[in-house]
Amino acid sequence: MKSDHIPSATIQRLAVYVQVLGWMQRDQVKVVSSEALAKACDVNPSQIRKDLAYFGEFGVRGVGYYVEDLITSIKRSLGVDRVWRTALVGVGNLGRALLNHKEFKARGFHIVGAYDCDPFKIGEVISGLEVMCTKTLSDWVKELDIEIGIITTPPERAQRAANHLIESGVKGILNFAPARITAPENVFVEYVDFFHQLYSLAFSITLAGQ
Amino acid sequence: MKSDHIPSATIQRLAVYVQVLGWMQRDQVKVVSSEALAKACDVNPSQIRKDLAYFGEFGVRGVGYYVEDLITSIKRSLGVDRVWRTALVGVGNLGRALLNHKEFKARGFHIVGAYDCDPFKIGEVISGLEVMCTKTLSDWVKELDIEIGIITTPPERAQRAANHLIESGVKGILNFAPARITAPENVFVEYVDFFHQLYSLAFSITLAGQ
DNA sequence: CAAGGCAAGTTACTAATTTCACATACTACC
DNA sequence: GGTAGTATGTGAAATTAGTAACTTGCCTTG
Repeated sequence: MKSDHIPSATIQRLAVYVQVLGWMQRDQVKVVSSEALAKACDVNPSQIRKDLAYFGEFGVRGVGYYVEDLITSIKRSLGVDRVWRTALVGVGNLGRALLNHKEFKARGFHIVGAYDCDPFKIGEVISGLEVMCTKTLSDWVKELDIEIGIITTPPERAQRAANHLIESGVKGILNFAPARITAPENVFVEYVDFFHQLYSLAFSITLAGQ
Repeated sequence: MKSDHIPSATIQRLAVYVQVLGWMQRDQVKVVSSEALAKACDVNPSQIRKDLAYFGEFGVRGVGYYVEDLITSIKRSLGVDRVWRTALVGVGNLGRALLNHKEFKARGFHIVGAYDCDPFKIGEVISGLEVMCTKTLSDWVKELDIEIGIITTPPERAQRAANHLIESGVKGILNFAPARITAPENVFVEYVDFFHQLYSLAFSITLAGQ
């Protein structure tokens, strides 16, 4: 198939597939059918086949998918078969937790810069990384070849952090701050706010209770 | 309109509307049109009107929506116009960060119980809350009238934590652990994993670079 | 007090996503 | 080496979501 436009829902699901396939690999599973994977991911089997078809033919008819190969193929398709260099802005509670989060390195996202505008935090070393002044960000982003910025500032400073990152030529931003960010359309912004999911839960529960 | 089945995409958007309306309220904006709100939320104006129409008529024709009233109406529609009592299982880095997160209380989600199975952590007080043994969870959940469980354990202990919560009659689970959870269908599970969004970013950037 | 402007609510349409069903191709076994 | 079984890949059908166009009703102004 190898289509040009791929729905973002597909991308989200592919991320799930990779995760679930990873657990299967750890459990020594060598081959998996779309049906088995579908059950594990709680989606429709055709959905999986179609999602994969956007990128190529990864399975063997009559057999299924080789787990290891499929992981490799999906990761390559998503562009996560390499290291992404990131910088984090805003060393508060959340920022610290993320800096200490081992999973980042494990999944290929290396945090190579930590920034804050609070003079008391500058110079502090967290998880082997020295906190730098946000004003010097653009110098470092270029030098360190950073492509993704992570914003963990308070909401009122999110846009300023974003501006610094955009100015420095970052291509994507993951924003944890509860604030909308304006960015040129060649800079991709993703919002993380688990309260939206809590709202979903609250709604589902409320609805079910009637 | 007042339809019965509401798409989950609508719920997600309503959560965004509430957030953006909150900022407008702070900026002393009294009335907003679907067009203005749409611009701020980066969606289509008809989309907003349609999303709201699922729940009732909240606007005034020829005028727009009264910001304060609309916030109230959406919150009531979503079921977040009240306090939700939650319990957190897994007092690691992330668990601690969430326990210290003031926004929970601000948004009406009160964390009234913290649990861990590590004896060294039991008894510790975080943000005014004493960490309890996970095994005693079911007694407390019933006593404290907890409806939502938050899982921040390592992945291998996520299902066990979920089982404890389900057994205690929790109606919804917000799972931060990178693990799929099986639950009866009357218990709603939402997954939080910002790596999926990082994958999306990586994909978008990769695609744009070609 | 009437008429016009304006924005919500609604209906009709278009586009997209998901599901289904079948043909294809591979493996294994006889 | 052929045949049966099985699970993929795919095109078409069904469903769902999103957009645009229209109607309704409120507010303001002359």
